[in-house]
Amino acid sequence: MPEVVNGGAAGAAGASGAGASGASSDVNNNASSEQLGALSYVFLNSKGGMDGVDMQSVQQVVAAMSAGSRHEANERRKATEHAERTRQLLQRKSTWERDKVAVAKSRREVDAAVTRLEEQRRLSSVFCHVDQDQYYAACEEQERPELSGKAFAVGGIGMISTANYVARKYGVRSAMPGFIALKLCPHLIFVRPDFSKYTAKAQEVRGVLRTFDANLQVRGLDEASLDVTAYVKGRRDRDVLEAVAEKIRHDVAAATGGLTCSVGIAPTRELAKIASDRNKPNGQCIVEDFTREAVLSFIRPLETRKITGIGKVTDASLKALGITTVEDLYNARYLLHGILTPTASSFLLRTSLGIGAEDVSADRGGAEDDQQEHNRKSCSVERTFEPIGDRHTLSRKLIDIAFTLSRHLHDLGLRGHQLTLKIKLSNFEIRSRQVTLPHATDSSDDLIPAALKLLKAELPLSARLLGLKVSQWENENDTQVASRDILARFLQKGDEEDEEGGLRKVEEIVPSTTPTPAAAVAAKMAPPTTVRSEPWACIACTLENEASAKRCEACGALKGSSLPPTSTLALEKKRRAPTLLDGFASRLKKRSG
DNA sequence: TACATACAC
DNA sequence: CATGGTGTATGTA
Repeated sequence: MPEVVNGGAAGAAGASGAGASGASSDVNNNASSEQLGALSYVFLNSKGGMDGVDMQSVQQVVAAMSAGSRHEANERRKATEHAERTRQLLQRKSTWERDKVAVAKSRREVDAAVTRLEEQRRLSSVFCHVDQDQYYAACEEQERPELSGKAFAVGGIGMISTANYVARKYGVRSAMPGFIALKLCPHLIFVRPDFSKYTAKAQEVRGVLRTFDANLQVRGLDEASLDVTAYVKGRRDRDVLEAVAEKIRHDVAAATGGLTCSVGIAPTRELAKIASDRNKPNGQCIVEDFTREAVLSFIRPLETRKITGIGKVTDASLKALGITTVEDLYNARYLLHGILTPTASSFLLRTSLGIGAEDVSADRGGAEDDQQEHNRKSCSVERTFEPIGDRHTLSRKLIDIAFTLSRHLHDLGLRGHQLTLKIKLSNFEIRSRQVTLPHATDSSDDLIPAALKLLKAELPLSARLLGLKVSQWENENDTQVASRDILARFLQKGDEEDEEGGLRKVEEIVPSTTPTPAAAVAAKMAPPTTVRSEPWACIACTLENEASAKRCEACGALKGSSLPPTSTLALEKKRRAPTLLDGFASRLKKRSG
């Protein structure tokens, strides 16, 4: 999905002069517009389904619970940025409108594009979207019938994954923090998520769905998109399609002991998904006719937020341009072409015509499931915790994450060239820092020092989340730089190589114990045999330890070792030369290239 | 390549 | 007591 409007939140301009004014005590008054500015924006984060809910009062509870929090402050900060970008967007609009040449050009190009797209339009396929109802909650209720009829949510006090329909009546929703949900619904019951349960059930569902389309595309645990053209043998009569939808729902329920799903059928995957939402729960919707006119009358009145790929930010930007519905989107096509990137405007044009994305069927082929790992591009692990400023504690967290990530990579049989560190500061600001490693790896032996180095460069800070991601998989065709060669060349060059400037700067702030390349090699090749009676710094996690300590107090690594001893260490296979050649290897590369 | 943002689920 | 984790795509520099 393109980033449609390059930011921008029209309705979220309340951040400017708001401050922490205390208008919230008066129960009879709505929250001030300032208050709602940033917060209503948070709340629009749902695609709908709040039918019988008193949004106003829900919103007030959310506002009250959030007031003064760091999270809210961050939301306000983001809202300010959105407002600025919206301003720029409107500026571009007025510039474009006054440029008659540009307008004429836009007309020509868009008209041509529409003609081309209409030629591409295919109405002969039958797509079916299957969406499990309140999926996690439904799985739990199945095992705990006593939950039936009660308001409950899968998740915890921190975050709710799924609220059942009873809880939703109180305004409780997924992605809502549990403590706010509890305020909305004091008798709310929390159920701990059990993903293995949901995964197992999802497999059963997919087993059923494969009988309708062996090449189904899965989207998460609770959704799938099917091409049922072959199954219906090309027939598109209303009654045939209704019957197929019913059979799918029936078969899924039968195979899962009663889990319900909602089904949509349409000439494109995108429309089928939207249709599946229409008669939720346990319902179905067929976009009748499979004609261009029927498609258009189905989508025209839709609010733009219903479109997959248009989220709350984009939606707000579109609103700023006066665009609320898909019909508006079509009417604004020249403008959008004129002021947006080609990717974005073409996505919106296709959408407004009800023409799906080109089907890249070959891409993920028939086996998205765990059996045959599809073409994933990255693998990551991240953890949230109470804000931490202590660098040793942070290092330990990061090391844990690296081990977990290493294990995942190993299980997947993947090794990557790129390591990305993600940090969420205690004020919710997010940073990412990445390095390209000299060779693809899945080993914590490689990941840990590189990750610690990235972290160290950011200190001091206080974080509430750390994460690591590995990407850029090794390519069989790549000429693999033999690590032995790197090592040999490194040893030849010897000590003339120095630390990089950036690293040195950091060292002034935080005394680093990250092994230099030379130190790492030395550690591997000739572990120190003499025990010096001085305090020492752990190579693995940077903690300074007592002279008498044999192992690091923080991470347990042996003195002189960059490898913290963890049970998971047994999983690690050493297959390469020491990793800390990173900076060195890249410098070698630069020199030769 | 590096980083930030938006989005889906 | 107090706002998630995994993965993808896009834009910009």
